[in-house]
Amino acid sequence: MRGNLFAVAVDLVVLTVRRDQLCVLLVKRGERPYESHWSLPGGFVQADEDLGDTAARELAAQTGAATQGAVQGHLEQLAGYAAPGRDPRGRVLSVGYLALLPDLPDPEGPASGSAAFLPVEDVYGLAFDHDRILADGVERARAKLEYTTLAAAFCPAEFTVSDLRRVYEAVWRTEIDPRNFQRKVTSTPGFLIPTATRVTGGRGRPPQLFRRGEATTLHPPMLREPTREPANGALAH
Amino acid sequence: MRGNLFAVAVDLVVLTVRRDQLCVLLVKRGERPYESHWSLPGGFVQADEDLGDTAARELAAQTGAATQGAVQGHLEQLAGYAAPGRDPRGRVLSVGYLALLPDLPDPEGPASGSAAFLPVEDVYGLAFDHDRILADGVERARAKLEYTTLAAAFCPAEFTVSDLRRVYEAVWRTEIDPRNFQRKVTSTPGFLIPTATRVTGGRGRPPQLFRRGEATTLHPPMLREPTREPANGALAH
DNA sequence: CCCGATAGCCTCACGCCGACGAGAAGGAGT
DNA sequence: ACTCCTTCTCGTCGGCGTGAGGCTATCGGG
Repeated sequence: MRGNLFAVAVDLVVLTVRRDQLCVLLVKRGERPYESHWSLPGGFVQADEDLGDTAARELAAQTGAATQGAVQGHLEQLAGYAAPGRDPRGRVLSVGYLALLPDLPDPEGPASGSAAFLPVEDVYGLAFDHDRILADGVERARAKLEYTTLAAAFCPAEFTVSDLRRVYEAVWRTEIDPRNFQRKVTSTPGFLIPTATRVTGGRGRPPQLFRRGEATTLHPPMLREPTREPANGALAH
Repeated sequence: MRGNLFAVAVDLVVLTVRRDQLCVLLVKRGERPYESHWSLPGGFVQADEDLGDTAARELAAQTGAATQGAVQGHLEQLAGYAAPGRDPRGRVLSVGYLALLPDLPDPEGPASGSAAFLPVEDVYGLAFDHDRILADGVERARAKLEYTTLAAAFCPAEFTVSDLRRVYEAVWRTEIDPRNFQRKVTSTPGFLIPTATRVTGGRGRPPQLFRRGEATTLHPPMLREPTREPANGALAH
């Protein structure tokens, strides 16, 4: 069996919507290289671990066991990154994972001040090639909101149509007409399940509360404006 | 730097449309394990190689340099596969790549009888977890035809609308109304560029020849019927 | 010379969506 | 109590895209 040997790590793009802003979980590195730089949380794949196991383990370690048993949340693989020189310590292949979580009630996890959710707008200069991994994760999330019901993964167990709309607006950085949005999501079978309760105490008419339905895909999709996004791969570039 | 060390390989899902059938390039393994089993072509990542470099190198080696300089064709990363025990020789992480090629004029490449394009329908029992990688590649290709102009990657430099329609029908295994399809693809700006020439010699009215345009995305997308496809990832499965 | 086959253009109906009006149902201020 | 503001929810209208299908153009073949 020829070929060089790699250390294999999993790096997480943990996204949430906090105060109407799309935020990503970052950790401040305490060791070299890139000491005291922000980076994506991650870790190495252990023996007898599959990539998804490592991602779930790291996610639980970073966000606390609170989100572990919850039905909400989403975790999927992004891509592999193995450019020579991406890690000065040697040959390291990182597999990016995308996690979508509802905003955690307790602001920070067990690791005290070294981890934070920061708005993705303000994030630049991450360690290694994490800027690229983050960009890929954000783009994946934006694209998936178009044709899946994954936006609900950003919401708590029960939420309103406005909560869901603000998720779309935060992730896409657009404004959506509340009336047309309500018609779309409530008329899609299996997207939202109404609950008996209503919200009280806020301004305006009390909204209906919903839970997530069984549907995973949106047919027809909810299309955002066609943005200039280049193809991600091509021969003879 | 903790963590186990992996050998890292790239496995190719090379798809083409031959005789109105979606076909995948397979090679017959000449060594253990899985000796004389069909498998996806692939190889290990060498020193100073990025994953895409390895994929392009293996693709050129398997299909011949004929397709190398051509503008047609498409190559993109699928996902990483690293389940413990997926390779009996030890810890191997495979990165799947998806390649879309026009049907090669010369049936087979340099490696004589050990490689063949087989209809994806008939393919079962590949070596390692290549059945899974192939399924992921086919599903990716099917999904991408919906919202990109990638179907043209299956066609030669100049092709007719019917050629393009037969690509969709072969990949999706559906029938498409030729008139509505023609309206859709010819009215999408930048999808097809008409050439001066026409085809002669066939039955019926001679069709217009087109080249690929600059457009990469299809807005709005061309939707196939909503098939029951489960979500590919979720917490607390 | 007619016929079948393919290419290409056109019309019609329906459904989805953007834009927008209007009523329902709460809280806050006077 | 009344008004005003806010938000939720339902309805209306028009445009656009698409499925269904008619019609003509232009080839090869019997």
